[in-house]
Amino acid sequence: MATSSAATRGTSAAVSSASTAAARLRVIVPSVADRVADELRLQLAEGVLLPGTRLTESTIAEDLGVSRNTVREAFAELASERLVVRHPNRGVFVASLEAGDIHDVYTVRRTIEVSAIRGGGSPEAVAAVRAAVEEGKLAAAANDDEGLGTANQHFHGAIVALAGSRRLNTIMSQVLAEMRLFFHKATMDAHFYSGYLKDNEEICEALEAGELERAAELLLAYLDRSEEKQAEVHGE
Amino acid sequence: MATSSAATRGTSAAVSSASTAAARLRVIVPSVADRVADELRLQLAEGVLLPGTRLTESTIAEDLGVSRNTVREAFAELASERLVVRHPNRGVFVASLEAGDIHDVYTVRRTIEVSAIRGGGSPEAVAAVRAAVEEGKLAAAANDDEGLGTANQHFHGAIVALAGSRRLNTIMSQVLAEMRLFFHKATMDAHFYSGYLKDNEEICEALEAGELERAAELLLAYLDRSEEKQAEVHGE
DNA sequence: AATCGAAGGATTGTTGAACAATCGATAAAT
DNA sequence: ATTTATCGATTGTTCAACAATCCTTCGATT
Repeated sequence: MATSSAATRGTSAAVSSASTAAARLRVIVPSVADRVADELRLQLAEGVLLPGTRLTESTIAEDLGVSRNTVREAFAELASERLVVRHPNRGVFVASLEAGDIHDVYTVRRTIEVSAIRGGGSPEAVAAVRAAVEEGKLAAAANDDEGLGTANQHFHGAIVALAGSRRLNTIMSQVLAEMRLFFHKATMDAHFYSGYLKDNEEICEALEAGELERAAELLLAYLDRSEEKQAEVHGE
Repeated sequence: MATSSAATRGTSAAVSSASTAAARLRVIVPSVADRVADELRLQLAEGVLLPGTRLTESTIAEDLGVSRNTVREAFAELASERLVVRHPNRGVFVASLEAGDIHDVYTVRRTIEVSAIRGGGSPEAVAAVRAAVEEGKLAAAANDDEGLGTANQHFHGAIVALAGSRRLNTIMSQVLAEMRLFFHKATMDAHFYSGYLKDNEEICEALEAGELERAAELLLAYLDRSEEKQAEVHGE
């Protein structure tokens, strides 16, 4: 519906450069609430805001120079992504994942990623997986730990993308965002990712060779090991 | 609505022994925004609000006797569930699923449900699946089409619950909520569900017998057929 | 001294009103 | 008929206020 109107306008106004330009120039200006959410998301990912931290509406509103109501909308967005938890009448807090949550997150990942890789996917999608692997190699060569981490996330994002489902993609991004919440505890350990690199390479090769079942098994083993490590670091 | 304060006051004064009782009696009073979202969700599921319908903030605020800001928060909640779509500066509209969306939704369902049933699940979880099947039989015996539909949704919810993952459960509820958006077009056709009943029974039996792979195959075939039918009804 | 209960302060939840920005449609002009 | 200008309606955002609720501190009671 919405996209059809834009399309029809584009075709009907083939001569008039104005309307097509307007349609093309249509810069998506994120709402203020969205930008607040983005900023908070960033601070959450960077570890500036640690799990359990309380987020006071008035403070954030003042800091970012926006209204309390707008902050409120941003909170709603973040809460829907589980990055933040609302305690009624008490405020919102940075979500802190407990042992059960870690297992739960990995359950979701196993379900989606393994299923996606079993499906194979288009050549371009496979190429994206390969690209993520190479990205990781480059980061490793440059001793860029941060880059290694994001490359790893790109890798798993690309695997989910094999399924070609918009919804699965957004679900995966949200899960990855959740994971970033407790990753920086382990991210200091450089060996954490170094081992993954070889795994990714192997999985990618199996995928490229069309050995989907083997790729799936490798991925599954990888996820199990990863969960174990996380539980260790986070463990009590 | 306005008497909610009296209710909370009554509970707080009811008991003298404080903390444990308070923790247990803690009646979850949904915020006004939540109740607005609930009401809209209901109307969406019932087909009162059809896909594409525009939801004007002021109108809804007036109708439900709440503030515009509160309606706005409810919209944010519904938008995060994809039940509603925001068009910047234009308003929110009831989401209308197009052909691609239907396929996408079924992709998510195949991924999650098949994976869940392959895992088997605890005896109680399996019992819940059986319960949903029986619920469907009862509804069929009573010629209760509405009941048949909800029983079917319980069935698939129970299947996902086999995985024992909170996150997968909520993902599934959201997907089911999305499907309800375009289901009432097909819901008139009583034969739509009648065929499913036997399928559910068969899948459940395989699950109870521990023949997980067969159960998974049956479920997969079921979902494929279901998607096909939906595409047909909705199709072009 | 320890427990319990009653103010006090702070923050959230919700409302209402205001205003600029933007969109859609209608009317005017070329 | 196409373009332009105008107008009305609606959204996006802010501000200010208030009740409800929570946490803490401080007394009071036993």
